[in-house]
Amino acid sequence: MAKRFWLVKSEPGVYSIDDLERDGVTAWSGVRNYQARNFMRDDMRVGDTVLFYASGDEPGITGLAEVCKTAYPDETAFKKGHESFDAKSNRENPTWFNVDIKFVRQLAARLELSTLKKTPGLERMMVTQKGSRLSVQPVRPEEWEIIAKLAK
DNA sequence: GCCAACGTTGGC
DNA sequence: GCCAACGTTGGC
Repeated sequence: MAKRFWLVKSEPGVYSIDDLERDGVTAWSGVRNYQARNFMRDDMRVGDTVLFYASGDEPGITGLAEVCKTAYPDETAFKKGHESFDAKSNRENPTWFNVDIKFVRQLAARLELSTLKKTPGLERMMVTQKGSRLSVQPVRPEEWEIIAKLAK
């Protein structure tokens, strides 16, 4: 399988690229959307590149990460009282999965959503579509090529 | 603060 | 199985 490219969203107040740099590796847990789960569980492989996207007041790509562990059951779903707890998931037949990602680098400057929207070739990116809420998204290789140039 | 988009829930 | 109501996301 050829290397793939992904985009994951996070609100900086919840988990930022600074947090990822500090942690080095983090479990991308707490995703409670089936489509996003399926991408993590079925398609993300070790070594895939991850664009780290910040939603909120200043939306844009803030850094790069890499998948460093393929999907395994999301522990936060089993923790009563945890905000991501899901009574419907259990260890025998888990509903939710997450991968681990590791910090690669921050971008020198945040690659703003407004820039992405204006850049030829990125019109089809999910993140540039109005109303796109998916928190784990595939990125096409040709889109990655464009973004890699912008992210120098 | 507003609102469009979208996913989920629940009544039928 | 349908679909209206509701809650959440997230850009503006």
